[in-house]
Amino acid sequence: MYSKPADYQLFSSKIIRWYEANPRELPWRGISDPYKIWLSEIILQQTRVAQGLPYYYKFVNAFPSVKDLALASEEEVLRLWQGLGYYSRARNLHACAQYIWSELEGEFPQTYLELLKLKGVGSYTAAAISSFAFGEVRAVVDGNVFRVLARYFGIETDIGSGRGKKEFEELANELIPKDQPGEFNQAMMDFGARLCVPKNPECDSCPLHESCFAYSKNMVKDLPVKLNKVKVKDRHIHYYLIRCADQWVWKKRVKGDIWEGLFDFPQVESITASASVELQMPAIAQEKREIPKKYRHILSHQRLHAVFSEVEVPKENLGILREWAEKEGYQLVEEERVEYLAKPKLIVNFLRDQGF
DNA sequence: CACCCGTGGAT
DNA sequence: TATCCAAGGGT
Repeated sequence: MYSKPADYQLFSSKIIRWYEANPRELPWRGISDPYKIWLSEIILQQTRVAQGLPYYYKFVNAFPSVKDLALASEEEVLRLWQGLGYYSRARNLHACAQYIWSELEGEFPQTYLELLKLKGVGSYTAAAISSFAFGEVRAVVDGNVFRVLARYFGIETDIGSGRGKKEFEELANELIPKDQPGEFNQAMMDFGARLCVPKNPECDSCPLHESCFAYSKNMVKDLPVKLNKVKVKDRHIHYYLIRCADQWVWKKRVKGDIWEGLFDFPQVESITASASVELQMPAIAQEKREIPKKYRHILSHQRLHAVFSEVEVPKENLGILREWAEKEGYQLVEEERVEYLAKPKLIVNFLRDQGF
């Protein structure tokens, strides 16, 4: 189905030539600090460059070294990560920094196999760091590489399957030139991100189109093959913004659900939008009003439908409120500290709408 | 292997 | 509006 290995070198040199003629200036390129390269790679997981770039600057600024990151608190790291999504990346990042600082004497792991042991570092990220920072010959396989290889070599294996991942990794590791592995990896991703894009790729101006399987067979729009689609679940959440004097009731989200480690409000959930469930709390509220605006928030596997109610508790009931909050696992937070909590985008949007 | 984890931009 | 998917990884 695909070309003979004799063509491999031609493919690789053409890709690299294209890259050298079309370089993108990015702050994590042309450096060899494994810490900064690691940081950029974690930020860029499932994230576009344009979205991750400001976060990279924020993090490098706040934590210039692995030591700075290790000595920070998880709350601080999550707050800086706020809005970027996939928050386990931030928690793992922080845990790794502490591990490297305290267990490895601050020395960053230097090989693919050692890097793989880090939390949040899988085959892609280990290959990226080891090739960019240490010149190891290890091919990255991300969404771009899947697409470029599937099209050029005519591979129809499902890229979401284990077999597919193995097949593409083996091919990429055949293709990668031993004398410039980092260049090749950057080139493959840039090529996929800028020319061989998912929809309407620029095949006419592509320097490889003459030998591209998909182009010659008119199969560009059919490759790569990705089978299983994600099922999206609907959730209906009724949030309660409970305030008493300058204290707000917040809930730190726990393991086993979305947004672990982030803060939102006490809530009740129902199967349907119409089912009305009330939050159980002591009868100390002075006033409760439902905010008219309905929120829809889309996650990768869930569609959240949220409504908010504001509950005002008179100052004299602060003691009862505090006792109840502690019993329920909620936290009272002063209004001035609210902005420093790490919050999901839905909550940030809500607060913005409310003028906070 | 199936499913889970955010957010935003493009089509 | 619905769908895709982006420098993926964990369980």
